[in-house]
Amino acid sequence: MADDLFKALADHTRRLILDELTDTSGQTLFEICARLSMKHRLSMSRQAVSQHLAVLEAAGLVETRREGRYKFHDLNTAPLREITRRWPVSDPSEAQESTS
Amino acid sequence: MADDLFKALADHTRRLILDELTDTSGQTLFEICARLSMKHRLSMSRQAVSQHLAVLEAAGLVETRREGRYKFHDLNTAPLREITRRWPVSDPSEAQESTS
DNA sequence: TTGTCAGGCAAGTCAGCGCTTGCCTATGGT
DNA sequence: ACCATAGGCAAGCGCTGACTTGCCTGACAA
Repeated sequence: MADDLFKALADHTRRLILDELTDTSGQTLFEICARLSMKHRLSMSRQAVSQHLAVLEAAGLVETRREGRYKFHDLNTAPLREITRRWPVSDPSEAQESTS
Repeated sequence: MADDLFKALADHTRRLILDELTDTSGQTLFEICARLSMKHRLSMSRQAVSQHLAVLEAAGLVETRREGRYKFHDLNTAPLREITRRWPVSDPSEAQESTS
Protein backbone atom coordinates (compact mmCIF):
# COMPACT_ATOMS: atom_id res chain seq x y z
CA MET A 1 0.00 0.00 0.00
CA ALA A 2 2.40 2.68 1.16
CA ASP A 3 5.02 0.75 -0.72
CA ASP A 4 3.21 1.26 -3.98
CA LEU A 5 2.75 4.96 -3.35
CA PHE A 6 6.39 5.75 -2.71
CA LYS A 7 7.61 3.44 -5.41
CA ALA A 8 5.36 5.26 -7.84
CA LEU A 9 6.75 8.63 -6.83
CA ALA A 10 10.32 7.44 -7.02
CA ASP A 11 10.62 7.73 -10.79
CA HIS A 12 11.30 11.01 -12.55
CA THR A 13 9.17 10.23 -15.58
CA ARG A 14 6.22 9.23 -13.43
CA ARG A 15 6.41 12.53 -11.61
CA LEU A 16 6.33 14.31 -14.95
CA ILE A 17 3.23 12.33 -15.85
CA LEU A 18 1.61 13.47 -12.62
CA ASP A 19 2.53 17.02 -13.58
CA GLU A 20 0.83 16.60 -16.93
CA LEU A 21 -2.28 15.16 -15.35
CA THR A 22 -2.28 17.99 -12.83
CA ASP A 23 -2.28 20.35 -15.77
CA THR A 24 -5.02 18.55 -17.67
CA SER A 25 -6.65 15.51 -16.18
CA GLY A 26 -8.38 12.88 -18.29
CA GLN A 27 -5.80 12.30 -21.00
CA THR A 28 -5.30 9.17 -23.03
CA LEU A 29 -2.07 7.22 -23.23
CA PHE A 30 -1.17 8.74 -26.59
CA GLU A 31 -1.86 12.26 -25.43
CA ILE A 32 0.43 11.78 -22.47
CA CYS A 33 3.12 10.33 -24.75
CA ALA A 34 2.82 13.32 -27.06
CA ARG A 35 3.03 15.88 -24.27
CA LEU A 36 6.03 14.21 -22.68
CA SER A 37 7.96 14.26 -25.93
CA MET A 38 6.89 17.80 -26.75
CA LYS A 39 7.23 19.64 -23.49
CA HIS A 40 10.02 17.62 -21.96
CA ARG A 41 11.89 16.35 -25.01
CA LEU A 42 11.35 12.84 -23.72
CA SER A 43 11.61 10.26 -26.45
CA MET A 44 10.11 7.16 -25.01
CA SER A 45 8.21 4.20 -26.28
CA ARG A 46 4.47 4.00 -25.76
CA GLN A 47 4.95 0.88 -23.64
CA ALA A 48 7.22 2.65 -21.24
CA VAL A 49 4.58 5.29 -20.57
CA SER A 50 1.92 2.61 -20.34
CA GLN A 51 3.89 0.76 -17.71
CA HIS A 52 4.42 3.97 -15.78
CA LEU A 53 0.69 4.60 -15.80
CA ALA A 54 0.10 1.10 -14.47
CA VAL A 55 2.42 1.80 -11.55
CA LEU A 56 0.70 5.09 -10.86
CA GLU A 57 -2.66 3.37 -10.95
CA ALA A 58 -1.49 0.68 -8.54
CA ALA A 59 -0.53 3.48 -6.17
CA GLY A 60 -3.97 5.03 -6.48
CA LEU A 61 -2.56 8.23 -7.88
CA VAL A 62 -4.21 7.69 -11.25
CA GLU A 63 -7.70 6.41 -11.93
CA THR A 64 -8.86 5.26 -15.33
CA ARG A 65 -12.12 5.04 -17.22
CA ARG A 66 -12.70 3.35 -20.54
CA GLU A 67 -14.81 4.78 -23.31
CA GLY A 68 -14.81 2.75 -26.47
CA ARG A 69 -11.24 2.28 -27.53
CA TYR A 70 -10.07 5.21 -25.45
CA LYS A 71 -8.86 4.98 -21.88
CA PHE A 72 -8.76 8.21 -19.98
CA HIS A 73 -6.45 8.81 -17.06
CA ASP A 74 -7.45 10.98 -14.14
CA LEU A 75 -5.30 12.28 -11.34
CA ASN A 76 -6.09 11.49 -7.73
CA THR A 77 -3.90 13.23 -5.20
CA ALA A 78 -5.69 11.77 -2.20
CA PRO A 79 -3.01 9.15 -1.45
CA LEU A 80 -0.47 11.95 -1.01
CA ARG A 81 -2.25 13.03 2.12
CA GLU A 82 -0.88 9.99 3.90
CA ILE A 83 2.65 11.34 3.58
CA THR A 84 2.18 14.48 5.63
CA ARG A 85 -0.06 12.51 7.96
CA ARG A 86 2.71 10.04 8.67
CA TRP A 87 5.41 12.65 9.12
CA PRO A 88 3.67 15.85 10.17
CA VAL A 89 5.10 18.87 8.44
CA SER A 90 5.69 21.78 10.75
CA ASP A 91 3.80 24.93 9.82
CA PRO A 92 5.78 27.25 7.53
CA SER A 93 5.02 30.22 9.80
CA GLU A 94 7.03 28.63 12.58
CA ALA A 95 9.73 27.30 10.32
CA GLN A 96 13.15 28.22 11.59
CA GLU A 97 14.78 24.85 11.22
CA SER A 98 15.87 25.10 7.61
CA THR A 99 16.46 28.70 6.66
CA SER A 100 19.94 27.76 5.47
CA MET B 1 17.00 17.99 -5.48
CA ALA B 2 13.49 16.62 -5.89
CA ASP B 3 15.16 13.50 -7.16
CA ASP B 4 16.95 13.01 -3.87
CA LEU B 5 13.78 13.52 -1.87
CA PHE B 6 11.70 10.91 -3.67
CA LYS B 7 14.56 8.49 -3.92
CA ALA B 8 14.99 8.75 -0.17
CA LEU B 9 11.33 8.03 0.46
CA ALA B 10 11.30 5.11 -1.94
CA ASP B 11 12.85 2.62 0.46
CA HIS B 12 10.88 0.85 3.15
CA THR B 13 13.68 0.82 5.69
CA ARG B 14 14.33 4.52 5.24
CA ARG B 15 10.68 5.24 5.94
CA LEU B 16 10.94 3.22 9.13
CA ILE B 17 13.94 5.30 10.12
CA LEU B 18 11.90 8.44 9.56
CA ASP B 19 9.22 6.93 11.78
CA GLU B 20 11.77 6.33 14.51
CA LEU B 21 13.10 9.86 14.27
CA THR B 22 9.56 11.18 14.33
CA ASP B 23 9.10 9.29 17.57
CA THR B 24 12.36 10.47 19.11
CA SER B 25 14.58 12.86 17.24
CA GLY B 26 18.30 13.14 17.91
CA GLN B 27 19.31 9.50 17.94
CA THR B 28 22.71 8.07 17.14
CA LEU B 29 23.40 5.47 14.49
CA PHE B 30 23.58 2.66 17.04
CA GLU B 31 20.36 3.70 18.72
CA ILE B 32 18.55 3.64 15.40
CA CYS B 33 20.02 0.23 14.62
CA ALA B 34 18.86 -1.10 17.97
CA ARG B 35 15.33 0.23 17.60
CA LEU B 36 14.97 -1.11 14.09
CA SER B 37 15.96 -4.60 15.18
CA MET B 38 13.84 -4.44 18.34
CA LYS B 39 10.61 -2.88 17.18
CA HIS B 40 10.63 -4.08 13.59
CA ARG B 41 12.60 -7.32 13.81
CA LEU B 42 14.96 -5.92 11.21
CA SER B 43 18.34 -7.60 11.29
CA MET B 44 20.59 -5.36 9.32
CA SER B 45 24.22 -4.39 9.36
CA ARG B 46 25.26 -1.08 10.84
CA GLN B 47 26.58 0.00 7.46
CA ALA B 48 23.26 -0.50 5.80
CA VAL B 49 21.59 1.85 8.26
CA SER B 50 24.45 4.28 7.91
CA GLN B 51 24.03 4.37 4.16
CA HIS B 52 20.31 4.90 4.55
CA LEU B 53 20.95 7.84 6.85
CA ALA B 54 23.30 9.32 4.26
CA VAL B 55 20.56 9.14 1.64
CA LEU B 56 18.08 10.74 4.00
CA GLU B 57 20.55 13.47 4.78
CA ALA B 58 21.15 14.14 1.08
CA ALA B 59 17.40 14.59 0.74
CA GLY B 60 17.37 17.10 3.58
CA LEU B 61 15.05 14.92 5.63
CA VAL B 62 17.68 14.30 8.27
CA GLU B 63 20.13 16.76 9.74
CA THR B 64 23.13 15.75 11.82
CA ARG B 65 25.25 17.25 14.55
CA ARG B 66 28.45 15.85 15.96
CA GLU B 67 29.34 15.82 19.62
CA GLY B 68 32.55 14.05 20.46
CA ARG B 69 32.38 10.61 19.01
CA TYR B 70 28.61 10.70 18.79
CA LYS B 71 26.63 11.87 15.80
CA PHE B 72 23.02 12.74 16.43
CA HIS B 73 20.38 12.57 13.75
CA ASP B 74 17.46 14.98 13.70
CA LEU B 75 14.35 14.83 11.56
CA ASN B 76 13.42 17.65 9.22
CA THR B 77 10.08 17.28 7.52
CA ALA B 78 10.30 20.60 5.67
CA PRO B 79 11.21 19.02 2.29
CA LEU B 80 7.95 17.07 2.36
CA ARG B 81 6.04 20.29 1.93
CA GLU B 82 7.18 20.40 -1.69
CA ILE B 83 5.17 17.29 -2.48
CA THR B 84 1.75 18.69 -1.70
CA ARG B 85 2.86 21.99 -3.19
CA ARG B 86 3.64 20.30 -6.49
CA TRP B 87 0.45 18.22 -6.60
CA PRO B 88 -2.10 20.07 -4.51
CA VAL B 89 -4.11 17.70 -2.34
CA SER B 90 -7.79 18.42 -2.41
CA ASP B 91 -9.31 19.22 0.96
CA PRO B 92 -10.74 16.13 2.72
CA SER B 93 -14.00 18.00 3.36
CA GLU B 94 -14.68 18.21 -0.36
CA ALA B 95 -13.38 14.73 -1.10
CA GLN B 96 -15.84 12.78 -3.15
CA GLU B 97 -13.47 11.44 -5.74
CA SER B 98 -12.22 8.38 -3.90
CA THR B 99 -14.78 7.17 -1.44
CA SER B 100 -14.57 3.72 -2.99
C1' DT C 1 49.88 3.48 25.08
C1' DT C 2 46.59 0.17 24.58
C1' DG C 3 41.85 -1.07 24.16
C1' DT C 4 37.17 -0.05 23.16
C1' DC C 5 33.45 2.27 21.12
C1' DA C 6 31.06 5.26 17.45
C1' DG C 7 31.35 5.90 12.91
C1' DG C 8 33.26 6.08 7.83
C1' DC C 9 35.20 4.32 3.26
C1' DA C 10 35.40 1.20 -0.61
C1' DA C 11 34.75 -2.84 -3.30
C1' DG C 12 31.84 -6.53 -4.57
C1' DT C 13 27.37 -9.17 -4.98
C1' DC C 14 22.66 -9.68 -6.11
C1' DA C 15 17.89 -8.43 -7.04
C1' DG C 16 14.68 -5.12 -8.84
C1' DC C 17 13.37 -1.55 -12.03
C1' DG C 18 12.98 0.99 -16.42
C1' DC C 19 12.85 0.32 -21.06
C1' DT C 20 12.70 -1.97 -25.51
C1' DT C 21 11.03 -5.30 -28.82
C1' DG C 22 7.67 -8.18 -30.87
C1' DC C 23 3.31 -9.85 -31.07
C1' DC C 24 -1.70 -9.83 -29.78
C1' DT C 25 -6.68 -7.89 -28.75
C1' DA C 26 -10.39 -4.82 -29.62
C1' DT C 27 -12.81 -0.84 -31.21
C1' DG C 28 -14.18 2.23 -34.97
C1' DG C 29 -14.22 3.96 -39.79
C1' DT C 30 -14.77 3.14 -44.87
C1' DA D 1 -14.57 -7.32 -45.33
C1' DC D 2 -10.52 -4.53 -44.60
C1' DC D 3 -7.40 -1.39 -42.35
C1' DA D 4 -5.99 1.96 -38.95
C1' DT D 5 -6.04 3.25 -34.23
C1' DA D 6 -5.76 2.69 -28.98
C1' DG D 7 -4.10 -0.25 -25.94
C1' DG D 8 -2.19 -4.79 -23.59
C1' DC D 9 1.02 -8.89 -22.67
C1' DA D 10 5.46 -10.97 -22.07
C1' DA D 11 10.31 -11.90 -22.59
C1' DG D 12 14.78 -9.95 -22.45
C1' DC D 13 18.56 -6.48 -21.45
C1' DG D 14 21.26 -2.99 -18.86
C1' DC D 15 21.75 -0.26 -14.96
C1' DT D 16 20.83 1.36 -10.56
C1' DG D 17 20.28 0.47 -5.67
C1' DA D 18 20.41 -2.19 -1.21
C1' DC D 19 23.28 -4.85 1.45
C1' DT D 20 27.48 -7.22 3.04
C1' DT D 21 32.32 -7.61 4.13
C1' DG D 22 36.72 -5.93 5.45
C1' DC D 23 39.53 -2.44 6.83
C1' DC D 24 40.37 2.36 8.57
C1' DT D 25 39.79 6.89 11.44
C1' DG D 26 38.84 9.39 15.57
C1' DA D 27 37.23 10.03 20.48
C1' DC D 28 37.21 8.60 25.22
C1' DA D 29 38.91 5.53 29.33
C1' DA D 30 42.27 2.57 31.82
